[in-house]
Amino acid sequence: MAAESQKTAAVSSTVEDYLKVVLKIEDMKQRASTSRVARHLDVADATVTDMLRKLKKAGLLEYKPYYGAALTRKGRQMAVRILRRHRLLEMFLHQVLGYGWEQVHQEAERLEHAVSDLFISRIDALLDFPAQDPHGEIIPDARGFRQVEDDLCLAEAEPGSYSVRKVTNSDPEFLAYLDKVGLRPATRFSLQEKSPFQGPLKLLPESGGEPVYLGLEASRSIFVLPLKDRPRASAPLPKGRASRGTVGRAGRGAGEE
Amino acid sequence: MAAESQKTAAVSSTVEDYLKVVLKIEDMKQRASTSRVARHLDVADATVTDMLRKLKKAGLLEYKPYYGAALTRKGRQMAVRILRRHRLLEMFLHQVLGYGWEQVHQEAERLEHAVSDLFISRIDALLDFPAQDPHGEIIPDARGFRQVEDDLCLAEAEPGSYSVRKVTNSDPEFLAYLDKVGLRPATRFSLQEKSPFQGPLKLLPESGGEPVYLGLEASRSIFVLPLKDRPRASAPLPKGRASRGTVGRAGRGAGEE
DNA sequence: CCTCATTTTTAGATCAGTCTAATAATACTC
DNA sequence: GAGTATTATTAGACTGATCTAAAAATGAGG
Repeated sequence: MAAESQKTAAVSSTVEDYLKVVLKIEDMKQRASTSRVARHLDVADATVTDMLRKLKKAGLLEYKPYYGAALTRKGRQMAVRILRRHRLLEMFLHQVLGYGWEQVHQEAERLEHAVSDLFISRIDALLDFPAQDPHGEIIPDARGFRQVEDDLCLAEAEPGSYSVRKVTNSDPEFLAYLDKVGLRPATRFSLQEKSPFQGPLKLLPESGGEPVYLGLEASRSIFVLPLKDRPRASAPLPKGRASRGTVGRAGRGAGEE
Repeated sequence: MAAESQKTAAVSSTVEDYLKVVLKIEDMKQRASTSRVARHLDVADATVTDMLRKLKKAGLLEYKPYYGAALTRKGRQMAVRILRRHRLLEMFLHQVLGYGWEQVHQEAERLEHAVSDLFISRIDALLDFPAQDPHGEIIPDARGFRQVEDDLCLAEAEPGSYSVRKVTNSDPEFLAYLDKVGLRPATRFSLQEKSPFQGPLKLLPESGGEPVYLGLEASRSIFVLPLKDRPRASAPLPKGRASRGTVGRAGRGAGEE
């Protein structure tokens, strides 16, 4: 049961959010400066300064004034725990409650602070221990291990064959758009050409249909896997079960509220 | 301020808790006095005084100093909404995630403030619109209607045959005990005798086995349904909508949001 | 190496929710 | 109906998270 928690002293959901953001920034290989953290959280810089000092005192991160913050082992552990919760919850909402992938983020954002470890381990089992969330993001395991991935960003990719690995943007509008044009994790497509001078990319989904023109900026949040140009191989799906399948019921049909 | 729009302005989870408690007290036909509310919430009386004034100003309840509070229509509506969420969540945790009935309360207590309306309507559908929660409490419908029940408290019952209707006590220890001795919603038993002077009650579960001796105090949180002494009839279960005709549920078809 | 724009920190306030201690209103008993 | 016990309110303070405005540090260009 509670093999999950290593008795990490409970923190407020605000603190959890700060840790999550610092982790995210570090994962992007950037310096977690006061202003960067502030932008991610949409709070004033001064607020972040205070909070970073407080988190430093709590031993969750290191903090050098006028420089920035870096998670300690303990802080990282807590941040990864939230990340795991978030992604498991997203998968749960998608698979069990039939949420669209553009809807899961917002709800998980609130639930990640409210559910118990028991809840998490139950949905983990119910979903059969999924490896990825609906956006293709890897779900850290219960011990906090995270698989490494060699991220190839579409924005940096050369023309060729690819499949979508993950989409790192939670804007519902954007995701709904990608969905509409048929770009989802595991979708195979070929990158036809990249227009110069920040121009759009031309993609051709393998399933046929219209070519998709994608702005360079948008392509920055799409990560891909080069295909070994062996046309009919199997692409990596978000773990075993089918991508949009539903475990329980509650389809997407009926109106909601 | 503008005539009450159907969209109940979002309130903090603290406010939700106060409303819930006032509703609970009113349901017990008691006066929602400052100290009573304070005891239920485990906060200081002074804190409640402040809050009641604030809630009065928000139009959620009426408040007479030195007397107590009473929900307004708007306040009751919000309180019932939380109650519905709470009980649906309990049912969900029990049925879908396999929580024991002694575990559901605590988790639902946190989730009720965090989940969206979409989440609620999805689990409602997933559970096939349950009428009662794992403790036998009636789940208000989406419009806020609550079935009335003629509560017969075991503490007031005469010897005879009964089935358990609901248990209004969320203490995990207590519930685990009831579970152990086989007293759950829908359990049929006969009340053999009541010892005088606040003495214990002697119950005999119909399924056979040892008689159960229950303290008078404990019996106050158990509500029962007298059986018409037709031994092999079917008892009302806390699942499905069987129990006593809910006012059918609003359309699954058209938009809920 | 000096100046100026940018970034960060400090200072001082606010808001929600809570507390304790002191005071005031009500209710109960004789 | 007076005095006491109970209950409720006021007063003042604290904590966590936030803000704005002002001051200070950093670093880039000349």
